[in-house]
Amino acid sequence: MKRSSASLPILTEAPQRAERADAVANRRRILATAEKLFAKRGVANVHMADIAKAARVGQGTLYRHFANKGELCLALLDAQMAEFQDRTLSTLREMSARRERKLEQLLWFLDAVVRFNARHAPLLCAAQREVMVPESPTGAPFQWQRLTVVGLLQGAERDGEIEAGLDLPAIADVLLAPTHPPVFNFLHVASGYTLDRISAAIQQVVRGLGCR
Amino acid sequence: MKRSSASLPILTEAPQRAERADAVANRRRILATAEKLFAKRGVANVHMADIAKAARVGQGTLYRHFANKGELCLALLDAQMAEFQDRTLSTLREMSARRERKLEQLLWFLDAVVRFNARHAPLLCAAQREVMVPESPTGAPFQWQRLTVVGLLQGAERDGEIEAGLDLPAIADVLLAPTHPPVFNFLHVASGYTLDRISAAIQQVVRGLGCR
DNA sequence: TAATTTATCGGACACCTGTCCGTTTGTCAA
DNA sequence: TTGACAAACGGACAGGTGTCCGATAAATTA
Repeated sequence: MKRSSASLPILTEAPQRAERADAVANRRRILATAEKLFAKRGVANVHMADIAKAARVGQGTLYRHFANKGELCLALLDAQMAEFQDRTLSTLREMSARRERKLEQLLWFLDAVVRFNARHAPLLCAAQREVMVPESPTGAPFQWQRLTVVGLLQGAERDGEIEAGLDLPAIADVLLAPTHPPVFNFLHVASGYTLDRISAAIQQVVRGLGCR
Repeated sequence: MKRSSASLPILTEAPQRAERADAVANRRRILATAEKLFAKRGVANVHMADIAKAARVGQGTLYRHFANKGELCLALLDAQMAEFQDRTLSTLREMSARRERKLEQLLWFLDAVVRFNARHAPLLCAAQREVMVPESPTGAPFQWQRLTVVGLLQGAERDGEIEAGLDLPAIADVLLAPTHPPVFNFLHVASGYTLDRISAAIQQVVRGLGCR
């Protein structure tokens, strides 16, 4: 069963017909219904059959639109994630224009990521498998975050803020590791860390990278 | 349904009878059967009903011994984990006796953790939920690793190897974050990092903490 | 407007995890 | 050895995720 998708047409195939109106409407209604049920009962307590029933669609229809609950949760996060991306990249551009140090930008950015993840923890938790598959059909939703961290580290290297020759892509992944949904929730919920404490610890580690 | 458990008797309860011989034998057979099936087909492809059937026990019996597949996988790792713990703590004691710097010990330790996790990735993956619940009845299997990292960081602080006043417990969790099963597998399998590269990146971050 | 094509539908079904409770059996005491 | 107790058993069953495919209906063409 193929997923509905926003992928570009492949050049060797005939042009694809626009999505049917009923499918568009069903998808919208599914998302709206899920959002309402999640708000009312919590993401983990709402099952896919509940959503299908409440949205008045069949299970096959629900799964045709969303491969699994995680994908549905990511779809629910689409707007917030796009807005978060725009806002943070815009802020980083302003910080650059003000000639703020790259490491300061990085510190700000990682703090913003921690707070975004905390605000959306239930959905991110439900979506954790999808989040962690970079080659998934929906693309890795957080790949831009990694690219941003790599870019800032490269800038910091260029500006002499950190030592040259480090493996910056891998370091970026190490720094982002605590923000991954399962680990983040382990730290925040199970281990009882406050957001500030998680963020501060990551910042202490980042500051350690700086040349002194 | 209560789990069989090696927990100490609670003082307010009557002394508990030893586990029945048939239960002991069943538990052993379940573990041996699971290990064989996992080796043959891969952890993810073997289901609990498969194990029960092959071990010639009922599903109720299987779940009486192990709350879920994760707990069964952790039980399979018991011997290796105990041995890994003994060996690494012993090596760290030797390094201390040789007056090796605490950060060097930490680097060695984190590398050992990465390699242990890689070697046991399928079981750890299946057990990820159990691994990440510090208050679980089986105790957090990797709590000793965290305590070790905290201890080494405190030693490094005391010896002036790292700056004073950092939040060492939280930093320990940040440093260990990339070794958590889901993140580790994301880096190793999905992102294609080699073990050496993951380990080296963590080490670069740790070195950054050092005073220069 | 009717016929054709095919995207999309939905609900019966498969599969896996995990539960429940009547039955069996290991262990101990008499 | 027998009886009592309760630990342990197992398989029918429940519940949730996800699949499958014949039926329906949106969209296009004649």
